[in-house]
Amino acid sequence: MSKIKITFPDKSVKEFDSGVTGMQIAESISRGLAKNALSVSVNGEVWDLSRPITTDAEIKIHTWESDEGKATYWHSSAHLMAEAIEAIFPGTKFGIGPPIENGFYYDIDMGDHSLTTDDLKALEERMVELAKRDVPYERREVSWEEAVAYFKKKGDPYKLELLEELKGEQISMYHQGNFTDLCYGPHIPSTGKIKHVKLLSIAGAYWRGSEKNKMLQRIYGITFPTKQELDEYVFRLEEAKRRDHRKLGVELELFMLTPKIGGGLPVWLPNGTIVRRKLEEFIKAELVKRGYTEVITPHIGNLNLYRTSGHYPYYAESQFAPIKVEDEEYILKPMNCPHHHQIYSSKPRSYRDLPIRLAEFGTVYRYEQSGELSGLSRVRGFTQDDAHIYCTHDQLKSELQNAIELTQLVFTTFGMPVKTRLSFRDPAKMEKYAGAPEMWDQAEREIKEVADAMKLDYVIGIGEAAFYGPKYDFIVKDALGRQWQLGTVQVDYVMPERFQLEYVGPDGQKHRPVIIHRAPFGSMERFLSILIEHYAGEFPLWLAPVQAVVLPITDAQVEYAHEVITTLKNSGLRVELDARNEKIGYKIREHELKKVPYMLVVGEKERQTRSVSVRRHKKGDIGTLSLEEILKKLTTENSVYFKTTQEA
RNA sequence: GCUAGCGUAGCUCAGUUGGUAGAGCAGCUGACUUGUAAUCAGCAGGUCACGAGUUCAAGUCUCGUCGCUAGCUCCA
Repeated sequence: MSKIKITFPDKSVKEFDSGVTGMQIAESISRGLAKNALSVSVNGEVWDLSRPITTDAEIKIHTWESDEGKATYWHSSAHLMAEAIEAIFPGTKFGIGPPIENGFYYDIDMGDHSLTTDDLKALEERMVELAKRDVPYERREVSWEEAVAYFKKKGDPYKLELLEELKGEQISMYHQGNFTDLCYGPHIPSTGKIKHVKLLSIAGAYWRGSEKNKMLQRIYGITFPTKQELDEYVFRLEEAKRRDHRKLGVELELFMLTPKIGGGLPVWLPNGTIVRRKLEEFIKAELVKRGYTEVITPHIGNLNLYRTSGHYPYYAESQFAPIKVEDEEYILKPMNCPHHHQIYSSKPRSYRDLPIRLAEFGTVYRYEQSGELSGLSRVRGFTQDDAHIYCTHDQLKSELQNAIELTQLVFTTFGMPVKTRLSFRDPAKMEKYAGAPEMWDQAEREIKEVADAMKLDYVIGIGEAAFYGPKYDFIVKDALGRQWQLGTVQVDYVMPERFQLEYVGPDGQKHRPVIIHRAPFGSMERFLSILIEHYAGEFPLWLAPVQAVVLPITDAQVEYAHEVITTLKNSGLRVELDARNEKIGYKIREHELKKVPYMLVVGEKERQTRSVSVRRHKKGDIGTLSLEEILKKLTTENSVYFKTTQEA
């Protein structure tokens, strides 16, 4: 028997007989590992533990602790759920059932039956029963014809459709208990490893992701090896709901949404307006440092502007309908770009003027599909912290770098975990994009060179580009784990052409500038939605709508309380008085719930010694400070941008 | 836009097999002048999302509309 060399993650090498399986290797290391092993990476590909390895290979054994292990576990759970569905609802047609970041789903077609939460309960119970049989997941490689024959006989049209695209390829089928599926794998050794099951929700999902296709029912679920992990997961879900910005927005009176004004048209309440203005101040100070100039443009514009840019009529369905007046048509601006381009082209520009950086907190309106609206995350009227940088080609890279650095500053200031993406075009769908392919090659190459020179850690998103150019996007998760694009930096060679933008170069000739579109926050609304959830409503002092509230014990201290407030307000602090005729405990409870950072209790002692008893939100009583001391403490804390207030 | 679920007081919720609305908190009034997370009492508050239908009778059943939520699709 021939020998093969197996290389482990620590680079150690061990010889095994050819045909050794991942499970046998795990057993050779320890019984514990063999017991916990779920799958194995063989030269970077994740395999079943039972699959023979016949060549030299680098391997890594995956347990529940690794992402690959969890993915395998959840993939197998999806198959187990499918088996339960087939047992309870015979005749169900199956689509696809992959693992996802947290759990798995399966898309199914049940004809006329709509699943209910009671069905989910029954399925959960059946899954647990089926898991207890502890039957193996078995891989079988079959011919294409054999697979087609199987699903024809079973009557699974979706599987047959998938098979159409796999013609001529090696087909693998997986089988456990009474269920067989078309599947690349891999799977865990046996069903017994699946102990705790929670089926989370039922949703509709278009077959193969196209709205032209039939909508199937999708069941989302998650499974765990221990009860404790399931409980922790359920607890985290509840935590997430507590942080939801839509809930906190109401509780803290930050913003409101009402169908009476219109879906997706948020209204900023006094508290929320303070937070938003503070963010604006923060970024405006940075813009001044970085050589931007601020402009203001109207909320509507002549439709012809958007014909020039190419947004109309191609994006007509995502714009509010034009407003007709006399012989002209106007639309609510869906972006600020064309307005800024008019400023650029309002007079001749020299290369000596460039770069020109025009910034505006520009409010735009887009007719998003009704089903897409969500709190502040996806709205129909929102304000971008927009700017357009008009520069020469020579200046492009350094300007890109500056814009990316500014955006990075935003996320580090707030300590937000962020992922970045280079968003490129989809070469298979060039009809979606403006500009020649060579131009795209150049723009994508240039933005990538900048990202690489800055040693940025990014993924590449094919098909995620704007229609006029590639982007570098900053993506953040909300409390419920959904991803949202916030900051963006975009290269644009198309609009300068379309708007005939030019500058006179040192050679006396006219040249086209390049445009960088960039928005560090992205939009104020979406950024605030994430920020509220990031802080769970407990803003750092510089952002808190009310920074401190003064609480007199009795009416006898109200006059002194006013004195304290005047002193603090004169230093620009946002302080309020709570002189209501209530016990101190009642007031404290209320302001704790409102997440006010500081409570300053003034009783007779404090009045006589001209001091305040200081209570910090979530920390409790932190002692007595003189009026001078508390003023210094608060102004100092107010003057720094905290990376995070995530304190114990 | 699509699929499913939900819609009772400002908020959180209760409302049995259909018998024409209830609690806590918030609000208002009064008493109490209070020392670090809820003082007591009283009052007021609802076209049960909206519109049809079934029924002697609908918050409860049926249909439609609107809105919200989740997911899908979309996202310049």
